[in-house]
Amino acid sequence: MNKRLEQKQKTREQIREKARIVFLRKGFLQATTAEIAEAADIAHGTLFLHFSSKELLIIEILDQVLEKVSRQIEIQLSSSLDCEQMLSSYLDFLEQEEDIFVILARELPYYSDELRRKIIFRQSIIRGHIHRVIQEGITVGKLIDCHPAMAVTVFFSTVDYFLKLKPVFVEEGSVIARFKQDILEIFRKFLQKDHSS
Amino acid sequence: MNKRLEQKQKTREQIREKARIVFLRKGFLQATTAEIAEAADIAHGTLFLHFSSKELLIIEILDQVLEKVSRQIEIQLSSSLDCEQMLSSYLDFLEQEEDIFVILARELPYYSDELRRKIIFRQSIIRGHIHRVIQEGITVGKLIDCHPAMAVTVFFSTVDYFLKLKPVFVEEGSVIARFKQDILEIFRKFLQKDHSS
DNA sequence: AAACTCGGTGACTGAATACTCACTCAGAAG
DNA sequence: CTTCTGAGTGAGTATTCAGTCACCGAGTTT
Repeated sequence: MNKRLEQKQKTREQIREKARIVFLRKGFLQATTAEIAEAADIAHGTLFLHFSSKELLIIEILDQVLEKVSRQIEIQLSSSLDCEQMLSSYLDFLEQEEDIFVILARELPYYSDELRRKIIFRQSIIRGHIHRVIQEGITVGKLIDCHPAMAVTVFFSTVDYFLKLKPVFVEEGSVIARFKQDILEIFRKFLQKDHSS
Repeated sequence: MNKRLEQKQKTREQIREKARIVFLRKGFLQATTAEIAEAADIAHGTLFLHFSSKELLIIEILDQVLEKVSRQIEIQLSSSLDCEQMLSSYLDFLEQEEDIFVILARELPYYSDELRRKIIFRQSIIRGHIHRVIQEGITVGKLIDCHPAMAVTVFFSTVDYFLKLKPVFVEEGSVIARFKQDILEIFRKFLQKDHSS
């Protein structure tokens, strides 16, 4: 009975799977629909039967990827207790998924409003965790009395900069791994109250 | 006498002038050679008699713009004595030339190696000034004992982030003007040794 | 088994866009 | 005045895309 429907869903899933791979390798803007269709072993036109535009395909895949990434990162961050440990966890996670974050750092300004909003919304959840821990640090007097939101922005900006210009900083391998200790050290010095050491 | 040569130079200058305007309005990557030709009131093909590729035209215009910008900023910075004053001057200057810096913040990862190197080289001169002042501040004990190069990177990253995502932060007007005080405040708190106030 | 349905096909379209080239004609040269 | 030169022209080429459509044929219904 459902041979047709089954095949249809299988095709759609195949597109999703291959699109994810192609998008993560070439970036959402650079990847072409023809390339994705070829990878999924379907005709170019078939792709548009399942996703009426490239934009919608990007939204679906990006949502899926962000969802997974956010969930994992939430788990890591919620088990971190102090600020430095949390920043360290966050950087570990970025390193693990560096390819996608490099793409986002570069392409974000060129996405449609909808896409940008989705990404920034996801990020704001992560920011919330770090914000909270900084606020606590300030309250108990361990961290300097600064505006936590701004401190978080500065941290994210720095990471973003290394991701965006990755090829300038490293020839190969992870740029986050390379600069993790430097980033952690400067923020430790920036944020911690005690400079007596 | 040389009416022909004169006209040729005039045309070349016209291309340069209009290209600068179009590039600064649409960005170097978005602007098209056809559009520039139309603005300069010449045939599309004529542009390629004067500049053998779009890349070369970009390099010439960008060099010209960066040259001017760097010179002005050098003047401003060399008259600044302390760190905060220098950062403030730098932000003032960015605000004044914000359009071009927004373009560079977004497009930098997509430029050819040559273009990127030119831009980063110019920036490194500016970084040098700030680096020097931070180093001095540390030596005399006014600033915390951090790695100055990393501090400079964090500062530039932050500014770059606001520029890159300008439309997220402000609907219209200057994003630097809007966040100048916040940026200066956080870096004051980050860098200054005395947190007693 | 005939008629119908609909997922899939891939050649095609049209819009951009960088770049080329055969040709023109104003102005220089003799 | 005649011939030559070369800056300028703009139609044309080549390429790259996202997106469309007339058609096919396997599977479903009658």
